[in-house]
Amino acid sequence: MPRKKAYNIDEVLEKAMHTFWQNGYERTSVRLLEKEMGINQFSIYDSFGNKQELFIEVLKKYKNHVGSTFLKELKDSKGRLSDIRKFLSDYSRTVREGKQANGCLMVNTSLEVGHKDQKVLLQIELYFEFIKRILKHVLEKAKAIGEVSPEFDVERNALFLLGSLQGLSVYAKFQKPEEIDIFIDQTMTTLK
Amino acid sequence: MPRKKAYNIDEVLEKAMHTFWQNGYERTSVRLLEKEMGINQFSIYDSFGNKQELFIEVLKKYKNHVGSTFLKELKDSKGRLSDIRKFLSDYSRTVREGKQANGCLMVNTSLEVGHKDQKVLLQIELYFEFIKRILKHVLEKAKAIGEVSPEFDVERNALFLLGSLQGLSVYAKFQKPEEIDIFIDQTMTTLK
DNA sequence: ATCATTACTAAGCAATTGCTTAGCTAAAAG
DNA sequence: CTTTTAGCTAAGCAATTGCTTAGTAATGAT
Repeated sequence: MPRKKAYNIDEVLEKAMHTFWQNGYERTSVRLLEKEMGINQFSIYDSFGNKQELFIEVLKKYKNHVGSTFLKELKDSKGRLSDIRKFLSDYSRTVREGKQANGCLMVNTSLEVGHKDQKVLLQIELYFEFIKRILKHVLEKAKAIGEVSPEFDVERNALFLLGSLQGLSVYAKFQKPEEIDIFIDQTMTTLK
Repeated sequence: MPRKKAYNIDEVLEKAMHTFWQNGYERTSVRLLEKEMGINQFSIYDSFGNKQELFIEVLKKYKNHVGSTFLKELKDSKGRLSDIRKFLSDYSRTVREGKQANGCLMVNTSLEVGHKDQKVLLQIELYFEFIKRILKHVLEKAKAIGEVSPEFDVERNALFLLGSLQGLSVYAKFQKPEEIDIFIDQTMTTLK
């Protein structure tokens, strides 16, 4: 009976993700989304409700995106210190050299929108919790294979790495590559 | 000859600072500034040029503000590790409990506006450079009084602390107080 | 082929954005 | 007291915001 959509929901959502990533929530107008997603405003509202709801979907997609790329690589690693270092290094490179070199969408959003929108806040918390869980998982592995001492406190160090990651999301946008390496080196010295 | 201003430039600038701090650059409309600063739009444009130039002045004021409160306390300290810990602790408390509990204006701005505005970018870089200089100054002191080893690398550790501070600006907005303490503890273990 | 259902186009809505301007008011120099 | 200078008020500018709606086009079951 119905007419079929001329666009793929997931494809336009990905384009929306890059647009929000590039410009932030407030600076991304529906006109710009229309242009970047390649569909009419009506279609945006028809498929996603409104700008805020579209953004929530974008945040979910971003979590999947990060979770299926270098977070997955970290999770599937042996749990060596070099694996963790590589993760930090890859992450910082994305922050400064990503397709739009505009940091981490979640960290950006956490400061721009943050506590002003409960639905956005929930996605941010879910994301950080997700990362923390994977960090714990890898640190458990590291402990099991003897990369760190038997007294190593996984919970504390996972929290610390989460904070370091958030630091990198800001730091890597403004510091030189060699300074980023120093920060990562210094962070790694805490793991033993 | 002239009529004198009915407001104090520095006072309204401080009110503007809190307004931008609370809401971010984009979400702060000139109407809101008018209301919060307590003066007419004309006066804003007359005294500051435009919204962007006002914001630049606000960023300068913020730097002075931070520089004359706990950054000053840090700089004037003996350079003990406990002084540095106190600084990190005070800073994180401001981030989560400040008059508006909205993090660090500079870090917020660095992610919201960042590289999109050269004049803003300059202020951000000056601010981070300013903090790094004070961190180095204090770490030199710490080394001189034997709080850290003679081999201690001041430059590297100042860079690391700067990154940790930026991490705290995000981390402290979403984590519980006891988790913030863990992050600070862990950060402090790198200094020796 | 018809018809019900959904998708798309494009125009347009009120509200808000940053900024300006015309007219009035206050203060100090002459 | 007059005049000059600058500050203030309030209305209004075009442009942009998020969102809606009326009309048209395409699809597939009947």
